[in-house]
Amino acid sequence: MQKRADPRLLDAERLIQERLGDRRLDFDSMLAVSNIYRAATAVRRRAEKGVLSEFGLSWGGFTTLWVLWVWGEMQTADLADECDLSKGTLTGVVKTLERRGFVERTRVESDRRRVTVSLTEAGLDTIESLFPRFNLYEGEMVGELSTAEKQELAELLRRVIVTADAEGTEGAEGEEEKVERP
Amino acid sequence: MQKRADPRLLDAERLIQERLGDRRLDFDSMLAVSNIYRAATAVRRRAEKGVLSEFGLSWGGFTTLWVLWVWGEMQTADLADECDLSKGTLTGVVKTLERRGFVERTRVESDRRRVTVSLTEAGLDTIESLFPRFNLYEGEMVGELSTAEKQELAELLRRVIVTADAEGTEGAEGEEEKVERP
DNA sequence: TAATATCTGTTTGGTAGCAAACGAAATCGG
DNA sequence: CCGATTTCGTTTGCTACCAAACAGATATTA
Repeated sequence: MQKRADPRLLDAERLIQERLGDRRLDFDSMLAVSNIYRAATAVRRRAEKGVLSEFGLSWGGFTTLWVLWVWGEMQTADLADECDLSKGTLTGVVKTLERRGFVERTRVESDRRRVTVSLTEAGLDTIESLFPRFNLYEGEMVGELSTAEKQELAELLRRVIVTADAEGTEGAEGEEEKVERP
Repeated sequence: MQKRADPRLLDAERLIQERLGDRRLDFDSMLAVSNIYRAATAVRRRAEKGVLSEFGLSWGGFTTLWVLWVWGEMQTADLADECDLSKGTLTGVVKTLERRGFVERTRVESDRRRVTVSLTEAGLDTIESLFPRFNLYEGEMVGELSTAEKQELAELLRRVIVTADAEGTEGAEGEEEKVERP
């Protein structure tokens, strides 16, 4: 149903094709990928300007709080993993959350290299009153989609995530399990 | 077809529901939104570590180069708009691209507040050899999807983008054209 | 034309994000 | 035990990103 009906896109497609000369252009893939990125930016921006700003939280800060709420006290490395952040970035995010009084760090006695992060009372109160509102906001963001479409969208994206997260640079079969390459 | 088959997700859903008590959880929306974000992160990371790193470009830098290539010399404000960046951010991105020798700034004589940005020879060479490779990479990212699925994904995301970009905080009809609110 | 308002890009101050270097702590090999 | 290696989290240096304050140029209007 009227895919590519936007004349702006047709314009762009024609212009790109001109620039490319006779090289092939995979327009469908281009549009899919760029829309993933634009949607993420729009959704994040809207969240940070709306719900999250009232609590002084960024997207990453919220995610971290949420993970701690759902899974409980965690070690830094696991937390970084669960939040999909590098450990260096996580140190910064936790530092900010700590300054705001939402979380606290505890050095592990049995292995003093390790540090665990947990919610403070204030952090718990915050996420408990914030999450329901955040979930409502999520509902608004995909409010134009039916339930089936939401599930379809999530599933299509899941397949993209799996591909993008795969280790290999060109991944022939795509089932290499973290093989080290010299 | 086996939606929510991931036991990890069922676990999470149960845990969240426990934390929420008897408040309602819109799991479908949550999953859709969080997958949008995770897919964007994965896709961006993969691009920056792969194709883009060879050219010393970030995602934003690439986008800017691409826009200039397709649409030609542009004024800063329009460029920021087209790249979906704030004007302040664009200043920084252009500064980096300038340092790398990809673009150049020109002050407009007829209105000396304005500045236009255009590709240098090196910038043109770069985007011309980079884009085909980037487009291949885009194809890989959505390589598990059929053409119809790519179009379906793009269309679903387009609807999310429209919703998230809408001005109003709760936007009754959602057709307000940038109305100023006091 | 002179005061004022508006528009343009830049700067500033803050957070986020990554990779790589780092230092402290634990573990392993002899 | 003791030196070497590995495993932690943090720090560092860089880029990106935003909002808000800013300064210079242009428009407006009295």
